[in-house]
Amino acid sequence: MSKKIQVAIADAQVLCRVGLCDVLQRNPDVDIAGQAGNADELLKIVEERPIDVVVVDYNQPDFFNPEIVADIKKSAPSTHILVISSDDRKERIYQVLEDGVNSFLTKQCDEGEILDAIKATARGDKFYCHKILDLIIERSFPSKSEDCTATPLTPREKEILTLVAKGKVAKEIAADLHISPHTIYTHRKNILRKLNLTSPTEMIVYALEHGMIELSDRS
Amino acid sequence: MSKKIQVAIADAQVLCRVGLCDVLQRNPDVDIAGQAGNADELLKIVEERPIDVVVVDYNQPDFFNPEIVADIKKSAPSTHILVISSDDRKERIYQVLEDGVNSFLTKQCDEGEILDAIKATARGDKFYCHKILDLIIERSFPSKSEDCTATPLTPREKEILTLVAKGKVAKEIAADLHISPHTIYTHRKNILRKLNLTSPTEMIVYALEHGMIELSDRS
DNA sequence: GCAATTATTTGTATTTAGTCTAATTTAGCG
DNA sequence: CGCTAAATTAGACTAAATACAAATAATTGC
Repeated sequence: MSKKIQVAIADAQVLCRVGLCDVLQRNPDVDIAGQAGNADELLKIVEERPIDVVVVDYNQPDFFNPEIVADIKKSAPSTHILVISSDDRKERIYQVLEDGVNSFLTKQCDEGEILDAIKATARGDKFYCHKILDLIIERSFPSKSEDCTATPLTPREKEILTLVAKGKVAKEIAADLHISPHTIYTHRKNILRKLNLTSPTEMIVYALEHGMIELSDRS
Repeated sequence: MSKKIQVAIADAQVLCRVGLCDVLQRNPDVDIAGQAGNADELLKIVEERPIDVVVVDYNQPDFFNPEIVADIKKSAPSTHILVISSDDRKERIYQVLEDGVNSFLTKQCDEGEILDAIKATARGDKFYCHKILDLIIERSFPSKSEDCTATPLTPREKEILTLVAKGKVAKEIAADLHISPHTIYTHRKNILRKLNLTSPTEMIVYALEHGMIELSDRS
């Protein structure tokens, strides 16, 4: 008798939890060991009992955020993580992939992909849906793809852009990074040139659209 | 023998459709008459057979958008509409409510509310979850509520704020409005003071959150 | 290892943007 | 009519940003 795959479902929306439950149980080897509507509930579950796979949407402010991946790995290092999220911010997706999630699906995926993904993830394999694979390939072979969606910015420039977009002025950024304000000016000028922007405001919009910063709170 | 409530589920995400299916079928009077993953599929369903209630998330670009409400009413005027969406833009929510949806839930709602809502909607009644009711009340009695969500800005200040948030600098705005740049500075300063903001960045965030401007495109 | 390129950093002189203070004009209201 | 809020503006001053020029530091490709 092989032990069933112990799965924890973590999603702030009850509808998605119900949907996941329904879909996952079409695999008779899967045992839904727990459901969580927020990060605290999830961490309690993975600390209390052995979980093979956590299915989680990390992109639900106030309930789950990207740090949940590291938290799970800390609380239960042997647990595999399957993300099912509709995050559309490339940078954040890359970050989460680097943080070590095993598999990544979007919420546009169908039952078949979800069932395949849960099997692969339970085995410790990786599983990515097409949209995510496209992103990974785009990042790995930036020159191959014809579009220029990959930011041509250097790491330092991205760092500066993020801070500028957060509303900090050059002097503050300079103080933060312990460099001269002039350096900030130069970087900012280069960023504007590279991105074909004209005003700092457009930088904010750019940063927002690329997930480099976030709107703080939305009522 | 009373006829069952004929329900069509319209959501681009298969997970949500499955979840809705599961939840709705806990009411034995409900008959899932069809499921649609995009607007065309949905319209085909409501044109082909009599649907009592359409459960739809209008906020899924490329699949469903707010115009779906009017389209449904045109194709099947007697169909009641229950929105389950996680739209967070007040102005759009107000618009959809005006377009004549019967009921409005968010995706944060639980099974109980969904089941109550489907019953009420099938009867032709209205059903709004707390978040939406709060919005309606806030709009109906703007002065009554103690919070200051209603912008204390003068019309001119709103105008300036919009232009600033669009990325125009003071001089451009001044040229547009045929007034002195100093006027813009003064207005901007007053806006920041009234809204308790410190940087132009926060003005953009504020404008975005209040639907005064929109991000152009997101890939 | 060296040349070439790119990334990162800085300074000086100059220009522009923005703040502070204060004041004027306009329009609505009891 | 006097009162108040809104809208407008100027002058003096300060901070921010740019143009320009260039020095290091790190990477890449022979």
